Amino acid sequence: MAIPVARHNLRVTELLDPVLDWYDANARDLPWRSASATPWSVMVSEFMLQQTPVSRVLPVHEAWLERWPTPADLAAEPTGEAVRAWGRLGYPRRALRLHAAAAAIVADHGGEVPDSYDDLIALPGVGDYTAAAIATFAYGKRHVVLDTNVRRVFARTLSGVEFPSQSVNKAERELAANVLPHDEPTAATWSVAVMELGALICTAAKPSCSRCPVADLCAWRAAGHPAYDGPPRKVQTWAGTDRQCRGRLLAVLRDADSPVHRTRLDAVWPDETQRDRALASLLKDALVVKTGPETYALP
DNA sequence: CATTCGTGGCT
DNA sequence: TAGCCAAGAAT
Repeated sequence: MAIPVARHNLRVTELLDPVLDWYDANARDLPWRSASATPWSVMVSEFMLQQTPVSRVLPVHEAWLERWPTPADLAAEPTGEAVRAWGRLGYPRRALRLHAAAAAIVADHGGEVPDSYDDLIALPGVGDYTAAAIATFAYGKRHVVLDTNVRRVFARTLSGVEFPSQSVNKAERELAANVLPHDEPTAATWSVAVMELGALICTAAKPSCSRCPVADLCAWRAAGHPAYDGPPRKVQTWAGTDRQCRGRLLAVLRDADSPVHRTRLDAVWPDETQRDRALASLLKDALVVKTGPETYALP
């Protein structure tokens, strides 16, 4: 293990300057990266960006911060307003968790987004990635930030394979820790720069190696771009799933300004058994409330 | 460790 | 066209 680590350290020494220079010249001007962005703005962006492309997050993030400039502003409103404002970003439970996190921040942290990883990861909807990202991007702390982009860039440049394993393992985490620059500000810039490289150049489907600042250092490229040979990557189905049904039902309630009769929900999904199951799960998740014998609404 | 949980753009 | 993919978390 000592030899690979030493080799990786050597390689990141070579990667560091080209990646930082590339980021300096090519970084997107995103609102949560602006000098005036608050920790709350960063936190909102991280929730919205979980499994959701930047282009779709941008307008919702802007409206969200205008309406709720602080955690206290959001916490003061009903959870259903968060679900409504979430719009069609997908995974609406994230809206509930963001609301719950805002309430916890008001209750336990004086209304200020905490700056420590331990306090952050204790918040609803905040896992390892999001805690590290908020601590790093909002407060400039030094943490291993492992998202899908970073994992793919390291898999290719350092490990010489097209895609990382399905879940983060210990060796991968140690590798990322070993290539993290030592001082805080450089570590933070390194993390966002590697992430940006993965998002813009070292993409999953069609990497633009010709525009990559570290193409000549990339282990995967040096090996001749060997095809992925791991276990088949999961492809989630959509048509006909409970998730599609839940989405249809919730969209009806989101677009209504008053409680909706059951018959309007019946109209958007033909299969009664599945529809009932989906509605029950939405009620269980507290994304929907029953307001009368046959009426439903956002909470 | 494997599943579940939205949505829309792109190839 | 039918996948494939996008700054994951909770269970």
